[in-house]
Amino acid sequence: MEGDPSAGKPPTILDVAKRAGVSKSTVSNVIRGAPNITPKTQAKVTKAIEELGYRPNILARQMVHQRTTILGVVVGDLANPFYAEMAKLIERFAAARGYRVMFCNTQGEEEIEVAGLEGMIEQRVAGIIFLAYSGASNRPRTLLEGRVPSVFVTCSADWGDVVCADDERGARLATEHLLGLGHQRIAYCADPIVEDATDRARQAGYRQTMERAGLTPVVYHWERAEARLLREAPVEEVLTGPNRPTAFVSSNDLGAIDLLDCADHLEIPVPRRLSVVGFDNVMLAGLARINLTTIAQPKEMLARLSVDTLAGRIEGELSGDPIRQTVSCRLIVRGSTARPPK
Amino acid sequence: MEGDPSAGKPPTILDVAKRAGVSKSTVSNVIRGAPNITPKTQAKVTKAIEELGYRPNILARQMVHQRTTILGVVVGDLANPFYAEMAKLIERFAAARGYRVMFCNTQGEEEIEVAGLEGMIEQRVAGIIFLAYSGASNRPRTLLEGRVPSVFVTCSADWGDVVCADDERGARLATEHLLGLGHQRIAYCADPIVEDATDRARQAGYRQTMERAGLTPVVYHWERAEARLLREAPVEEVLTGPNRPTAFVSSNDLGAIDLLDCADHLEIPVPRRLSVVGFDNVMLAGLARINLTTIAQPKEMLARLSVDTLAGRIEGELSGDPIRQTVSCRLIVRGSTARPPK
DNA sequence: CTGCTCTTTTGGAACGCTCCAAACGGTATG
DNA sequence: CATACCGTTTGGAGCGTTCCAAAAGAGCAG
Repeated sequence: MEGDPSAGKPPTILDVAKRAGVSKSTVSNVIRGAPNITPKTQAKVTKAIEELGYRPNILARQMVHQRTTILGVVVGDLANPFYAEMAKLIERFAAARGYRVMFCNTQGEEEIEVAGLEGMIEQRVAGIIFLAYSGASNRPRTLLEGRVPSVFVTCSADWGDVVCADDERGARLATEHLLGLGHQRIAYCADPIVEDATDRARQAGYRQTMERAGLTPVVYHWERAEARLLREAPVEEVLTGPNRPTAFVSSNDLGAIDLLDCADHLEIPVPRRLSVVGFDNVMLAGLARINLTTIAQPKEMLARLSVDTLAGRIEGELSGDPIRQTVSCRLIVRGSTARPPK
Repeated sequence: MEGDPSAGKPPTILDVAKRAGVSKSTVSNVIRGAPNITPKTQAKVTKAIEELGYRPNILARQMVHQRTTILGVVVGDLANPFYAEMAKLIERFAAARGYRVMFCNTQGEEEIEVAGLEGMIEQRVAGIIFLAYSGASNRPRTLLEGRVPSVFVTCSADWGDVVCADDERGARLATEHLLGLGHQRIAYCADPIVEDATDRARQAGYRQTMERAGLTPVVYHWERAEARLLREAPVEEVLTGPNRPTAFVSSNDLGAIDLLDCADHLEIPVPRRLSVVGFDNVMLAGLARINLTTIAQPKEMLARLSVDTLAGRIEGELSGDPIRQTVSCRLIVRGSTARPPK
């Protein structure tokens, strides 16, 4: 038999139409909630859909629209708890609005970023959220601008909407906290894995504050390949040398925790001999054993705003020039900072 | 003009065909690497593709095949570093084989799991990797079996291929380590967020070992809603009561770290008064301040095997009955375990 | 009952690809 | 020189939707 619903293939819109005694267009109209449908027709169609267990074929719809309802998320390093927490929140908010989520973990490397973006474009994602953005070349921009709505959860972006914590101010708060405690030799330490726009904004906040205080900024970078190594000099030397910093502002908690670990291994007591401020307030920072002074960002709000903004662009509620939404971060003083040693 | 390549719309296979002076079928054959194509034709087509900057429309292809090249990944809790690390690895391996990855974070809740799976099926993912599997009902099974290839990174599965660490043996190693140190009152503590098949296997390993040693297993569960609370009794009571355990086997490192934190707050010295063994060997477990004795799983191998197995099923290289691949885990002794207090 | 307007329904043309059976063209064979 | 055969190319029929212009129907005034 032809129209047998249980005959292998899932029912199509035509099967529903036949069963309801209407045309496929009418079924389509009902599904999509088009206006001007008689309640009677509506009922007939709904009934047929129920009876057949019909589900619209999303792939066919995507083919017509040349667009999916998938959001691409570019993330720096999922092993960084901050990214992981954000990824989780974004996935949940997106799901609540009917979007699915596709990730690309860039490790801060531009090639991976570009390759990931190309894949996302090819898959016709509805929009992209940058949780990290290398900003290294303008490939991403030429690839996406005007084609795929993009939201940056990063202070600086070349184009697209921005939803971010005030990273610069955050770094200022961190630095001022240390200055207020009496530190002078305060260094900045950049993310172990991802150096991106966020990192740069925080670094700028640190630099400005130092310069305004008449002090010289000093910046270190973790060596990506080898853990526990700085690009500029061996970490041991940096932490124990004659002109060693008495305090560090780290670009994020993960780096700060690494720093604490190095100090522990070198038996440098924190905070008595060394103060450390992190950034992000990841769950672990609050543990008694870590007890890290840090700058907290409202993660849930960042996630919600970024999804809402992107959805707004996609659905056309939001149009016009890129908008910028900044949420403020705050200092959380814990036990990793104290007055400098005499 | 009609055939103008720079006129808005991206070129289709027809544009390429016209330019190369062949039929669209031939272009299709070249793209898909079909056999029996003259080098000359091949060259003409490739040239036209180059010149037009043509990229096949993946959505149209998906429409024909009724299948995407997206892998669904069901994850329990991205905030758990173990899941995050696995997610990251899987994303990388999948990308290397030309697959994209779509996540669903279940928090161990069956409704979210089922909803996520339905979304993935609707999106026609090519296959699904379960990093966590509730196993609560057989909805997932009826939804997926025989339709979508599935790989479980979990010892027990209702159907589909299995790639897992030997969780039961791991838990035995952990328990035996504590027994060997002289502990008798050893309790098990289940994951703060996700209770799933993995959790159950580990619990079983613990139970067996205890019973074989003539001891009574005791199992606690973290209260999901309220952090730092056990379902069975307030954590303070459990850790300080008269019959308190002298050691804990935790279903994973995240829970073990929570346990350490509770001990710290109650000023119970670890390992002198309390020993704790985790499971997973997440990055943080190795930090001097955490220094957690734990069971390590070869994460990279698990990730690689699961992607390879799934890809094998999808691409038809692998067929027949479900296969089971087990990798072994090993005990890493650090500073969170010692002989029990007298 | 006719003609007009407004609402509701409908058939058909996309969307861009894959797949298949049939057509084609060239070489070897009888 | 006709025939058979094999490797290569091709047109056309799908895949399951959406969207639009046009048809059909309903309601009302004249």
